[in-house]
Amino acid sequence: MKYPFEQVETKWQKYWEENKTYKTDLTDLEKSIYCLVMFIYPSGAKLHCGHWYNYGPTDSWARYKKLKGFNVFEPMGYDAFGLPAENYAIKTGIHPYDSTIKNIEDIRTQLKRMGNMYDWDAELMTCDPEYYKWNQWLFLKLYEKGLAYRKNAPVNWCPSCNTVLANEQVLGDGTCERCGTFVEQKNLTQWFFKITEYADELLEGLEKIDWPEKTKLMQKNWIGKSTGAEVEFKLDAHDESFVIFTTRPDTLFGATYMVLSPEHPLVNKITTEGNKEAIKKYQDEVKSKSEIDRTSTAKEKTGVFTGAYAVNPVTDEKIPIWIADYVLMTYGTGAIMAVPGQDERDWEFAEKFDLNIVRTVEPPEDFDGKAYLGDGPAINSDFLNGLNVDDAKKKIIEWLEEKNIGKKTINFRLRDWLISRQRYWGTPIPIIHCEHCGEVPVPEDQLPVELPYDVDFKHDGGSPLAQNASFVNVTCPKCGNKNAKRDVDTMDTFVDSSWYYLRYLNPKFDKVFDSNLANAWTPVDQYVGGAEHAVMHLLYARFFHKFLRDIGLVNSDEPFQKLIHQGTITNQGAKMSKSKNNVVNPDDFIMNYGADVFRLYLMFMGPYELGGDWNDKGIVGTDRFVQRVFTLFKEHENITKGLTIPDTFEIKDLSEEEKSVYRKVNQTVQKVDVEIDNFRFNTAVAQLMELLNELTKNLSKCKKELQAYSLIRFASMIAPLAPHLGEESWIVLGYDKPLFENPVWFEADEKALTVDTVTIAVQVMGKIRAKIDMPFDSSEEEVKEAVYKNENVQKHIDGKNVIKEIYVKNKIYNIVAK
RNA sequence: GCCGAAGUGGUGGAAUUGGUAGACGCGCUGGAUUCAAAAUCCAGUGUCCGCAAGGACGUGCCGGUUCGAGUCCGGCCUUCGGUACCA
Repeated sequence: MKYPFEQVETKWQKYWEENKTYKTDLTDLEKSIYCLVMFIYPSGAKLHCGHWYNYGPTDSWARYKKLKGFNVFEPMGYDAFGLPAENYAIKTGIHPYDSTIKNIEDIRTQLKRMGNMYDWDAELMTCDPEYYKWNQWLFLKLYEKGLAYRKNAPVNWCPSCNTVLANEQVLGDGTCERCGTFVEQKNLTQWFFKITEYADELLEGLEKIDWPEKTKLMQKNWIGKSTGAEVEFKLDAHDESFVIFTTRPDTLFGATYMVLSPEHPLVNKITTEGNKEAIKKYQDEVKSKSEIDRTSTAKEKTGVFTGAYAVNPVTDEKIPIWIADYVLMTYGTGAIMAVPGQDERDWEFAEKFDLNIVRTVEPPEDFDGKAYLGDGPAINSDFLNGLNVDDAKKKIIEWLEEKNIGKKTINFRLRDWLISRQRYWGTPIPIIHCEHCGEVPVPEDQLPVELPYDVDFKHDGGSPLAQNASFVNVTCPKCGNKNAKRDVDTMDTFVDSSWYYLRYLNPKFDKVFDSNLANAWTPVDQYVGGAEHAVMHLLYARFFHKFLRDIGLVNSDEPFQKLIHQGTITNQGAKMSKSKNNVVNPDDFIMNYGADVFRLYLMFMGPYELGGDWNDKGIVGTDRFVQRVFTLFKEHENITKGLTIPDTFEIKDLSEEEKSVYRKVNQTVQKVDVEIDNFRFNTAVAQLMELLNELTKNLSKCKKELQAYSLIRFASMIAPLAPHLGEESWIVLGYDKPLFENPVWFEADEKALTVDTVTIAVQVMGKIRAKIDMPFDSSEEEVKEAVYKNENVQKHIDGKNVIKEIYVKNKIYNIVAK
């Protein structure tokens, strides 16, 4: 009989939904596990293989925990705001709200067809006023604490998306993450969240969480903490000074010139008459250069002399001040002291423009390079001479602090999070601008500031909300001024995803989230999502969690205790995308093979964290497997009815075939447990296939009790991986109640794992010359006797002297002979 | 350039602490069943030599440590991610 997957899967999906099988009792905390998958972005496209690969195996892990008796919470929701819906609206005229709601409905249907154990009562979508109301509330809290502020800043502006992008959203080649257009710089007044306030803690916290090392390293580099000093340099001709940041204050004696960023405010002030023209020209060039040109490390250094000089505070020498685009206004103080002797970029620059080079750290004798970055004794440095780099740093900082011209400083690469977006489809910023009162927060009882439906989102730059007069014009809540205006920008959607895991716990709650539940259920035990979120989402969420802790809403430091990234499924080596026209549609496979087979195949393909290239050739293998499993169960229909199944068997009472079955069942029980727990689904499936092969061969030769014993274990183990098949098998075996309503998971019988005989490999000089079967745990003498009886072994040691023999119990006997 | 991960049969991939390389699946070959085919079942399948017993070679390349290396060490090559002058 062919496995009627369609009928079976529909039946169980209906049953689970009607009986709310997966509704989690959040008050039951005894063995609670929060298993979270990154929520779905409901763009126009349907669920693709990548979604399945993310959600299917994660659900299998959650189901495994459930069968082990844990109270598992696994929610799913919709990250519903964002640019693609709005761009789609501009193209088609379909309102983002309408298309998003429609997409969510389609996606929900598809998600349900997967048969995951989501708690649908916890479902949320971020474009719901009941959700984004709390984005606004959190914004106000951040504002209250001085962590949300507005400043005029050069921002990354995507001319195609008509919006500001966070640094994280600008790709390495200077293009927009979403549309690939080259990003420009533009000055705008923007809202920022002060994530830098938490820079140190975000760095230190990485040590406490169980995340992939690679991801932690990426965050570490992104935060980019560097310790150094700020040093004040006086100008030679003016009564002015400026401050630079350096990580190498010990090299101060080697500072032979200075470089200011072309945008540095001092540049125009200090440039001497004869150099003004050249400086102006260079500044213009830099401004018009695209980000990609400016930041290319490959290109030659450029720069212009200002004509002005600074005074090196330790040598009292006059040193020239240049401007160059390799010094960035956005990092440190926008000015550096150049030490060509110990810095490669400075060396290159000095060589090109014929500037003075002084080594202040003695390179090793065999060093033939240019700038020397390593450790060594200080030279040409007066009172620092002879000290190593660390000691010299300490001493010079003391000296600078004493003279009051410098101090120890820590700098971060991390910058504040720019959250303003000049777009429609997002959370309105809850601020009112009043000509008398300035920025006025919208009072809490007036939240949410609802996003109006009636808006011309086909704007040509600027915020679409600015076009809607009834939205914009309000009375100032503070002074009653009738000419106050709402802020017309919306928030970055990463705000939405920074705290959604807390809202899931009670999505209808009348406060931002239920703190009691949050403290009971977070940190999330297991978070699963794409590695592309390594710095943005995962850093912002950590920042939010720490802020929420500081205002007393959660009592933990980190949102996600354990993190796993699923690998990427490619097609012919390329990422699946509409533009490449290589998207594999799961629906065809679901129709032909069912959800279980498709999920099993994705898990069986290879290691979960590596992903892989899609190839549909192998899916017939998992289909055959499922067919054979079902046939096996059907052959033993109702076997458990009226039968007493023992927990263990006495091995001595079993026939050879029974022993073989008993051992394989228990080996599998042990292995599958460990493998699923560690997201190694491919080997778990392989192990179950091995068990099936064993059962096909020998189960009919076993007594009925052992048959039932084996089959109930098989059903329980296959259930997390192929849930519909698992439930069906359980019922076929004669049980009345579904497995996932009455979780069952088995422990291995340790005694069954032992073997009577082992095959020992016999090596002569490390090469295998024979394999002999020996009783388990045989002594060296016993094995030796058997080894020397072997003809082939004798042949290979004939005429040689045995120098040494090595015996590894139950594994190897190696003879070294010359 | 720098940082990270990975390179194993025709193919996707398995291999505790160094200890029988290639589990499991796909594909392929042969057989059973069938009027025939599909489906299913059984057997075989790293390469080369050999009728066989057996032997030689095999985990990207070169070298090393070891009785023994896919696994450890040194030096390369390739692919894929991340990053982009951070002073």
